[in-house]
Amino acid sequence: MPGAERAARPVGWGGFPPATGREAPACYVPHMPQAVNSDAPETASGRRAAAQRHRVRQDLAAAAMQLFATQGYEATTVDEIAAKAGVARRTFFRHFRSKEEAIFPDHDDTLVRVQAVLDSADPREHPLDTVCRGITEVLRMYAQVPEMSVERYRLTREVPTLREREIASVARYERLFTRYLLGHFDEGAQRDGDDDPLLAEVAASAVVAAHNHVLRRWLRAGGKGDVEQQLDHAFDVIKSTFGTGIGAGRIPSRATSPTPATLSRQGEVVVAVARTDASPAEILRSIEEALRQA
Amino acid sequence: MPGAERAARPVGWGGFPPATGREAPACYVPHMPQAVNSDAPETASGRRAAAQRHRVRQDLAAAAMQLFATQGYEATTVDEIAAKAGVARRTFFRHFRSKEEAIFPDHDDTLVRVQAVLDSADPREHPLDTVCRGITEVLRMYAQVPEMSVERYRLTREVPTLREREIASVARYERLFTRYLLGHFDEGAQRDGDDDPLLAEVAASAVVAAHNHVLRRWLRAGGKGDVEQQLDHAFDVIKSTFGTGIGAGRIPSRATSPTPATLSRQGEVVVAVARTDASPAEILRSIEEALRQA
DNA sequence: TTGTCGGGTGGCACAGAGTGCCATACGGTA
DNA sequence: TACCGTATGGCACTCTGTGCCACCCGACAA
Repeated sequence: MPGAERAARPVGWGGFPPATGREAPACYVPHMPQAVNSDAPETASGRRAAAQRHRVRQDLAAAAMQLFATQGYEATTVDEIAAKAGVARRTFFRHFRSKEEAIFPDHDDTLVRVQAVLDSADPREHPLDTVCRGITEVLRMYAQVPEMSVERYRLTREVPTLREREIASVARYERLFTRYLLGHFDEGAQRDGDDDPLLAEVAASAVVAAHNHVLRRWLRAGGKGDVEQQLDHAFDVIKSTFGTGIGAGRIPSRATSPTPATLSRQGEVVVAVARTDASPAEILRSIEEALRQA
Repeated sequence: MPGAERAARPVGWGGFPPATGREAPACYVPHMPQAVNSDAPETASGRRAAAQRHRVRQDLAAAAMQLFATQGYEATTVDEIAAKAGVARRTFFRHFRSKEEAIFPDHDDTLVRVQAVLDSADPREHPLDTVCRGITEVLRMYAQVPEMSVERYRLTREVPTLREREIASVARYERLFTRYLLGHFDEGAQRDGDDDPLLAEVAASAVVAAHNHVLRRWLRAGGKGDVEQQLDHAFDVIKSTFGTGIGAGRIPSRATSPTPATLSRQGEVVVAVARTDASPAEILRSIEEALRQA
């Protein structure tokens, strides 16, 4: 049984596997933000062991990054990475599932954080806005270490293996979002539910595509500027351009202004009245809102 | 002139590499549908050699598929595949870049066909419709061999490696579409060009997401029914739901009905009047249209 | 102090993917 | 018959990833 080493971890995040291609090694534990594993009483020794473990992982990731940047990805062997970090080759594979993963050490943690964002969302928030907050969490992961992100971007552009790996990672977020939207679209909508799964998938992919675009532009620019703001702007653009069907929540910029449009239905016609100081996007949004309630 | 570099194409589709993760072996040649490699005078012997080559490739793919289906992907070695196909292990890697690729033998050819669809598109066709025709080409690849597609789907669901590979393959189509849209959005639009790259990327991802959704639903249903029609319906849905900003070409179903809403701007307010027999989506669309012209 | 228990580590061995290299076979051509 | 280009077979080799076992070390109890 190949899972012998794996058998330990009783219930750790049974929901979605942290796997990104292979099974996780037994001792592999994504650095859970608040997920104290219940059976671990968080003793002083346990805490120190975790810190030590985290330190080794960081060292390995740093060594890998440095070697990849100087020698190139293919030309760097796991032995070299381990040697540079001062551990044995076998230890490397106890911290990372593969050589590729050493360059994306944060996706697993981020996936957990994004899931937490979705789980703890205010039920009154529009699901699409929740998802936007979720992908923003991903963006922050990159934005927190601009230099490393830029260097990693350079690598992913020239090493197909790494590019595919990152594409797969992002696809994991997208699946999270699709599932979330699928489970939150039914409430309070008279849409014909037959197309809801389609819309959920398309919407999730649109949000992720916006993130990808903003992120790549930021990375190409060398990691300068406020990405998060740029992402918000991208959300506004896609909402106002073809975001009338869904995404009526959180009005972006002029959130404090009163409802810019009202609606009345009389006989054969529907009449909508809107203030001209509101943007076309806002007018559309609130007309849609009114139509939805009608 | 975006078509300049594209018009050339004297040699083998220099635009995009057929690579899907590694470099292609020297002798690897995707089976170009009409791309006669100019220097190959298409002799009788050459034709027979190509046919022979294609035959070996088919045999290998069939053997791989069968072994994967019975033994599982991980448990099957390349040696076994080669043995079953009656060739040497080394020959396998002359036909496929990797073990995974043996299960997706058609993506490279399809990528070429999709590119051909884009290149030969009527310039008067809306770019989004062109892209929709492009992704339809991909769908056809699956639809032409339903049983195999269904079986492959089963495998990709349970083998993470294969799932990631397929995700990466689809991402290649998406990049094609993004580039195409980016090069065809400027013409005849008064959109602020700053957001065009964003919209191109989001639109491409939406089209691909629709394809993915329809395809998976069809696969889950066992490969029964007219997928292509379902895909067209999905296009209609996303166009009518939030497809007002772009994709104004070929209006889907009720294209013949008169404008369902009119708009007048008077002093401080905008008044929109719409027929109640029109769907909310249609009302929104035409209001937006009117707002855009105002 | 001693025993022992558990988690992290080092080192070894092994299977398998993917590649370089060279010899060989086959078909077409001079 | 000799030559040539191409596909193949086979060998050797590197590297990734995993199973297995011995070892170390801090914690805890007798």
